[in-house]
Amino acid sequence: MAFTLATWNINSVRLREGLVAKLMADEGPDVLCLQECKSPVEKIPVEQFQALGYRWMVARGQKGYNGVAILSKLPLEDAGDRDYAKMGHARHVAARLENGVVIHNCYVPAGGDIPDREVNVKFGQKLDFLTDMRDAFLADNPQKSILVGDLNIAPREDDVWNHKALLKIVSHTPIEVAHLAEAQEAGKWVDVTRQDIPEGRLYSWWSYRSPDWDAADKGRRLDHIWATPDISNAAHGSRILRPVRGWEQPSDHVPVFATFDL
Amino acid sequence: MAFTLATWNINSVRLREGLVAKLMADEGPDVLCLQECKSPVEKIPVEQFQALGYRWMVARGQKGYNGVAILSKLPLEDAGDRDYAKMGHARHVAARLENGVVIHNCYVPAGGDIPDREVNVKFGQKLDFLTDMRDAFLADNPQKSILVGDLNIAPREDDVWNHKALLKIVSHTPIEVAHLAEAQEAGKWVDVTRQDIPEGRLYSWWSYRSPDWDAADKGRRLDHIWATPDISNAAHGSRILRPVRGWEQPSDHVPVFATFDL
DNA sequence: GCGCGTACGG
DNA sequence: CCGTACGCGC
Repeated sequence: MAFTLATWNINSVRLREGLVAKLMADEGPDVLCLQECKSPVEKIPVEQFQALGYRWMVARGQKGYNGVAILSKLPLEDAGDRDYAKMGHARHVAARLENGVVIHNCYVPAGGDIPDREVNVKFGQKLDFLTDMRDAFLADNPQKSILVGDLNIAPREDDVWNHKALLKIVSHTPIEVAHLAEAQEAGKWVDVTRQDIPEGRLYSWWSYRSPDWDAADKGRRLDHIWATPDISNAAHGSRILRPVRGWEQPSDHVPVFATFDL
Repeated sequence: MAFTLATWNINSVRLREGLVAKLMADEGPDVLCLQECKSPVEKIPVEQFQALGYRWMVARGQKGYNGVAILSKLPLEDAGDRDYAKMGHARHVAARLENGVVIHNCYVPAGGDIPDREVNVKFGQKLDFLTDMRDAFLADNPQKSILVGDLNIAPREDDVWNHKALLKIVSHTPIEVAHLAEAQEAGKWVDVTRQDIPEGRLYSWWSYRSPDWDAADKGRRLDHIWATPDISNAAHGSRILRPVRGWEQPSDHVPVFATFDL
């Protein structure tokens, strides 16, 4: 049994219902994980998604901020959520497929502008979120699991348009990268995208503030697909759908895909 | 020399730049008077209008509220503005054509919900605005003049969808109608639209709150074209462009047209 | 209902 | 730059 999975920070699922539907129609991933839905669960426009075959949804939401949803053509079971860093935000939800695979959908805090927890509370919360993730994975020892989402960190030099320039910019500072690595190691997570595409620059996000995003290409790879070692060999076909950034009224993130043969 | 003139409450000239351009392209009035531009003058998107032949503009603006503009294919000279009721709002501007005709473009305050100046300051300001207009016309004795705009009053029984029901609704109360009549009489203004179309219901506005505006048809004639008696005989061809209310993302008002043979 | 402003988060 | 929320004006 093979299934294709995608993760996409949609930046308002209600405003971009049409774009979600277009991705479903054009690409048809079996499972689509969304972040930044910015909607209470009951106001997510599920009808059109169901009509396109996405009959299952597991989601957590709040008014105006955050919010994560897993939409699926395959049967899903709610596998709970975690309030990493105890902020009371809707930033994580998990679901289990019938084959037992657990999918974690995460939206790591952006962390504000200044990479210093002494002067910027948000940066501290981001690091704490990652530390709590690490501790959960150490306690859990996750198996047959996939973790996706907007992790708001570009870990590698070739995950950003300019490594040196971004070393002091939140999302690419060494302390964030180290915290992310600790969480990754704690769960023995394999970076599926980089397993498939080990070389070369990869971006999944381009700021709205850069007017000519395509030519300037000041991107970062903030959106990730990870898998535990027991299933990481089954992963292949990783893709980042750059053209989606050029759709009408786009999200600043594009979808990241992987396929699992299980 | 004949010219066609239109008045339209556009409810944000920047958001509806495309609709203004469409009206210019489709109907091509020589002079187009806009109200509720909701823009400082320097931020009105004149470029597209100029490309369509509207090389002259006389306008008054403010940030976010009110704002009036006269766009013209014919040469215009700024003829000043008046701060009726001394609110400091951009609700009036005048311009002079080369033939000497003066065009007054007015946006009378809406007046709030409760038609009682004791409990509702806005209603008092609306009445004061009309009184100040009256006094100015008494002092001026306007000649060869046209007055257009969103006067926010539907004076006649057949200017509203339900006369009896609206007698207590701001825009159709007897005291407003009397104040408007006093201003009209003071300048000896002729209601050009009703000179041309003396019978039958005429509406230029349908509330956004009425979902099926076309079927329900709960309209009011709030937008007017008046002329002084020395040129009112030259007026003809009055039209109210109801279909404009059905355009994409429309204003709640539609354009009112008249032609003057001078 | 649908514009605007301001604020806040990204 | 682009979303949200809230308040205001119409």
